[in-house]
Amino acid sequence: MKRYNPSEIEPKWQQIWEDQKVNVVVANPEKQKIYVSGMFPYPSGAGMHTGHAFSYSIVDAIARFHRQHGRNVLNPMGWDTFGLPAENYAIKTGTAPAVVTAQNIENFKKQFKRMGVSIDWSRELNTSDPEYYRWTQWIFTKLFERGLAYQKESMQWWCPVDKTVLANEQVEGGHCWRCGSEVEKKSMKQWFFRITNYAEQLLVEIPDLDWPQKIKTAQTNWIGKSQGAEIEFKINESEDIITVFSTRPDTLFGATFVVLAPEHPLSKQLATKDMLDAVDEYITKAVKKSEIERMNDTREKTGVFTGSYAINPASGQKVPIWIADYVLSGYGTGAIMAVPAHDERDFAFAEKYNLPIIEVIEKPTDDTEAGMYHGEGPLINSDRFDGTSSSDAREEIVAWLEEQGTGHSQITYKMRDWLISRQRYWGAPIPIIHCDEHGAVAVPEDQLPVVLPVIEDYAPKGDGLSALAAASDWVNTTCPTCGRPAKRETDTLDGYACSSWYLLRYADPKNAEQAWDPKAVNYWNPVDYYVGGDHAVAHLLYVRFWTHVFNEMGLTDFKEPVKKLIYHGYINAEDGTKMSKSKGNVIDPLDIINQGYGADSLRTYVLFMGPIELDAAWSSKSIAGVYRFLNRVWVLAQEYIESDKSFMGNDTAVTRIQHKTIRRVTEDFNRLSFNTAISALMEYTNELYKLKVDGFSTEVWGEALNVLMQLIAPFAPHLSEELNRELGSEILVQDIPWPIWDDSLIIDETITIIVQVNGKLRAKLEVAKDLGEAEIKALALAEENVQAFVGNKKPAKVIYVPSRLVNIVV
RNA sequence: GCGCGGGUGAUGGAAUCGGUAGACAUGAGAGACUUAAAAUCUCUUGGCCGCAAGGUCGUGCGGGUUCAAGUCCCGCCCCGCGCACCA
Repeated sequence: MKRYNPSEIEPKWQQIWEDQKVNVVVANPEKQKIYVSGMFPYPSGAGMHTGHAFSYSIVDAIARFHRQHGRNVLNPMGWDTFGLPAENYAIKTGTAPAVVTAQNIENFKKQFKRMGVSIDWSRELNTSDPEYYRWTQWIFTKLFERGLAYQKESMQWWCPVDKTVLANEQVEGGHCWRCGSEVEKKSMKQWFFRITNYAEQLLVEIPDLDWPQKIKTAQTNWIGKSQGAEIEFKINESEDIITVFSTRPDTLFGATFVVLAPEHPLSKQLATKDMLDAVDEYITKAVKKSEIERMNDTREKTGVFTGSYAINPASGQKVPIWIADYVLSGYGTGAIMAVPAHDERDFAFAEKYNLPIIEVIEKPTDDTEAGMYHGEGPLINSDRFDGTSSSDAREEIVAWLEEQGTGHSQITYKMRDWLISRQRYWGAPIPIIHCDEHGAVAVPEDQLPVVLPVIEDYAPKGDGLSALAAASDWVNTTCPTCGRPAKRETDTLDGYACSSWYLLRYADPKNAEQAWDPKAVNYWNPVDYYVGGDHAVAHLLYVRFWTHVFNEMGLTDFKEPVKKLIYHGYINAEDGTKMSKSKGNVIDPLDIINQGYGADSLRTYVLFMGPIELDAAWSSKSIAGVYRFLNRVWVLAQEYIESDKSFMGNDTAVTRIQHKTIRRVTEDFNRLSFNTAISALMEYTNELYKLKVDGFSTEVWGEALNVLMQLIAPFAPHLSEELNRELGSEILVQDIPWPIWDDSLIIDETITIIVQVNGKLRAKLEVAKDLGEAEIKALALAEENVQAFVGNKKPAKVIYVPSRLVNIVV
């Protein structure tokens, strides 16, 4: 008998698939399309890791499943190539990033092909290819035209090691997401995308997305919408006002002081003569104190009194104005009304500085805790609003303020604009030319792409400019508007810009006339299944943002780029900890394949480990078990092929388990429950092993095995293809329609009825499938073990669940 | 602190609609084959009592609803992830 040898059959079929271009697809409006993609990888020098193997096993299983259903399946691949590792390598070695990138891509591609993934390589794209980033730049100019890209001087996160600015999303707990070093704040002129204009529409679409709840929640929190009010406090003995933002205008009568952020424009000017020094000192210290400290602080409140007072517009009371760094300048108006009786932070501050505390909401009597109460209740000490419930008062007080012209309701979002400037070489140049007369001018479409020049030294000089600034030939150019000498922008685009539209480019990857043909994109997109385990907010929010803009521009007829998001877990090392080189516990998927397990075992194993959304620990024992399973499938087929197919056994049993399995695998697939689909295939195989001892009958067993090859193909395509051929099929598995089941063939002649007494299992009944209720109940009661519990008591009730169970209540 | 997940055998997990808890796999044990081992095949495998039939307990803890609860409700505990002085 031929032995199962993955290292022989897998490369063979990979070659055949490639030669026959079986995965190359063209748009065809007559055919139902399915677009499935993983989040494209950054091709690092280290090559493919288990995370890639996991992601693309999911992608490929889905792709093959739908192809077997006759659908037009787009499964593309590309490379997210801009980024710091290639640049840092270039700085160290002088090798151009493009050269290293090309090598890494080649390596990745080879590895992916060895996985047997069914990718349409004719659509391969690479974000650092000028033919690609030309259109990234074009999109930038379109956003610029629409006022959605703008430049602003601002304090920004700055990574002192990578010498670059970082977006909020790239700062993780005060550290750089790439190199882990502590970040600082630095004031620079930076480019932004005005994503905040889209806060509301990005938010309203979230509930309708077929995405995991945790991602939707993360995005909702990130956008951070709050309904509240802006309220004006007149500054005492002055015409000036301070506008504060509050989500609790109902507590206005309890506002006993006002707090400004240290960065607030009024902070300094409100300091009275005798407080000036103290205020100055506090502001300087607070601004210098890194935000990290402010975040990691023990939350000990600090602040300084300005010496000035404001008038509470509701109570008319004179309240002191303080400056404190617990108020953030970037949110709301950078100023708050402090209500210490009903806000924890204000309470702590008031306690520390002995500021007055006035309760304006009645605490429930069962709340015996001393101090601050932030719940709801009737108002007190609130003049005409006394007795009004706090929730009603929120609206009524704002309405009253509006009448007086001292306030209005206001919605605020936590989300900030997207910072896109990077002071690095290895990114798409921002297509802007700075002209003394015309300011920032977009590079016209016919002059795109602005190609990255090849330079000598890739290292940034630490002056806040990219290494491009030193390429004077490139920097010095002429203004597209007036033709006079002008300078190119030397910042490059955040890599997230490049990855915000690649899912559209896949639909029309070779288009040299436009970023994409809307016809192609409207056929293939949005993506039906998008698979990944990273970027809960950043990428997945930016992609949505750009697609909303494209929709507005008429470039797509949909707003949301991704229908179903599959967010899978991590594969950890065997000891349950994260894989890491330093711990030496890294599993290399290529090693697993080359050890002899093969790609099929690897792919089947990662999907069998557990539900895809869960983290899992690698188990070398378990993958051996999966290999054993595939081997059993192999042996079963070989034995049939070599047998004389005489038969003495139970054809009905074979057919029944076959149809049952088709149904289980299909239904499990539809809910993306791969681990149970694979276990159903294992049971099927185990069952056939038991049935084969009676011998093989040609027709029934041939079909049973063909079905097995069909069902196993999304997981173990090579094994499936090889055995399919050996079983006599002339065509490829993906061209054979997915088997369908017949419910009537699944039903057994007999069914098992569970018999309970008072809800406890006492007997099982094997009865004919069409036996009536009365007969079943009678049989149940007659059971010896049932009698032992019922005795001569009369059953109070007998519950019958058709074909399932009888419960006798005594 | 807030939000979102989750807690089931020795282990990964299954139980899709409230109806046999523990599928499948790993590990462990026994047997067959073998000079032997590996591989392969077969069987057993939640705890406790029992020769067995069977009983009894059992899905983080405490209550509840129901003929029936891993599943629904209330209150707690623990773990993971995300956000975190956002007024």
